Amino acid sequence: MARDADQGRAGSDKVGTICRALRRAIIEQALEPGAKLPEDALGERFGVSRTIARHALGQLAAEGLVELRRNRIAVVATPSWQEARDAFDIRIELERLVVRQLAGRLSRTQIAALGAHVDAEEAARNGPDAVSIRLATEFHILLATMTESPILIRYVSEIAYRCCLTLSLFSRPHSSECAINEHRLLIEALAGGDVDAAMALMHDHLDSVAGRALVAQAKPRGRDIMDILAPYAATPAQTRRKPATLPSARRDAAE
Amino acid sequence: MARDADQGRAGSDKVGTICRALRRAIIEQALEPGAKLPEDALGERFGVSRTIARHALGQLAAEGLVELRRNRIAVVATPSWQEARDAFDIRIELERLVVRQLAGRLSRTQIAALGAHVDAEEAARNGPDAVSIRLATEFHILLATMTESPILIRYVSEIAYRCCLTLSLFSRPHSSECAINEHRLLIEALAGGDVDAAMALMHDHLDSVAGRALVAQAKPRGRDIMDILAPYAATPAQTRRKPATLPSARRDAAE
DNA sequence: GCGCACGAAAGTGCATGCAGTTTGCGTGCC
DNA sequence: GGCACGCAAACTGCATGCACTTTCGTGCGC
Repeated sequence: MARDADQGRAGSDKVGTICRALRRAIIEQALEPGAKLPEDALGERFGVSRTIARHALGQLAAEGLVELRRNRIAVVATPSWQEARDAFDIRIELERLVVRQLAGRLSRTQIAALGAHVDAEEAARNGPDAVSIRLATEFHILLATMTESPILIRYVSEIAYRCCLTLSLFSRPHSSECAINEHRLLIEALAGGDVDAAMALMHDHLDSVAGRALVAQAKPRGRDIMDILAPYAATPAQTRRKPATLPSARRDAAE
Repeated sequence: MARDADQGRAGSDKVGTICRALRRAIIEQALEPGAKLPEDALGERFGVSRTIARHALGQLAAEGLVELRRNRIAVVATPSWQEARDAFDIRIELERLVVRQLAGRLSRTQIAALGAHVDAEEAARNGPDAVSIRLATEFHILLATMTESPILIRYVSEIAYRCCLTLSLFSRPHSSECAINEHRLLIEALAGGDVDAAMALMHDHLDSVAGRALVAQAKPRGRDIMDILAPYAATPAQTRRKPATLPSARRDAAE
């Protein structure tokens, strides 16, 4: 599978292994946003030294799945609502590009592979949410992989994982049935070679996924305590954090 | 500005410093693609241990500026022509998004800042190519920064640096004057709030930059020997690398 | 009883050291 | 003279150890 450095990111294998494991744990919500990731614990768990665990955390931080603060324990990233929205916006553009490159150029084998994946999603529909979310995400990554463009693959994977993370944060029920159907329609359009239709389909699909998840900024569940308290803290002292509940206000201040 | 972890990527400062230094050295072509980056040398040069240098290399590898091969000296990345093309395609989409978010929403201060930057580009026009390339790249990053979306900023920066790297690989003369003018036009459209015009302008601008650079796959200067030799190696042994010069054939092997 | 300060425990930041791998050079053989 | 083998230098892969920072619990003063 190409050179391992591509997906695993770091050249080494041990680091790559840990990255993959953590990524998966994060997107399956085994590790919730905010969960602590001490270096020693990770090292011990994976049978490596802190050095390696540290390196892996660095990589994941670069991907935005982990937050690294100096002298503090690393934690699973807790994207803000606005970041989630931004991530989806970017994702839409990237995946439209994927679809544009793929429409009408998929081999029979590839189409079959996509179909099989959606079947797997279907099968997992009644299973735990985490798994079906992961499968849905992996469908998009599978699609990206078929472009064979390493850069595009990496970006789509990364942003998809991030979106996956925010999904686990904001959307609870996660209605997957429509998403699965949208996946099928998309495959059809891709196989048929209708570029415009496929791009539109992808756009709408992701938009509605985002929409279902990010409805009106839902309640910020386990979010940062400072954000949660922001509306209550009417004190002039100001919470010294992002204005939070003001979705678009931040785009202005000349900084 | 913002938390340092954003731009510097790694939480630490030392690592971030080295990353920034190397990034700059790379995009200014002080370090040409293929240049070796031994850990000890880096460590010694920056007054840190190999551990830190190694970490920095890991980050840069994640950004695609450095290639990390197991047990081998890290080298500055040497993107293939196809990768360059892919990078620009992605970049176009991302920057269109930037422009879409920015058009008509820039403060007077911001517009002035952009103008000042272009002035700087103008001033550097007769200087070394490396500097004007860097300034042109930084114009786009400055633009991205104004979206205040950390994710978008990161992605645009990354891809812009990568494109910058390929520019240094493929395009020698680098005619900057038209690019500068395009920057001015873009600012105008942004200030005027004409979203569509601005997006189109950005699209054309990047497309023509890519076009000027990647004309007909130029000669792959210092490229990977395996790729260069691929067309000559008609042996059935197959070079075990991507078929190279066949742009779209390379997509298939079920892996 | 409450708040504050001090100290231990936990954790990160980083350098160094050792083992394994690759590279390059010199020697011997053809 | 050229080629192959082998050894030594160079470099990476990784763990461990020490110093510093943060955190949290405890006891003292009020």
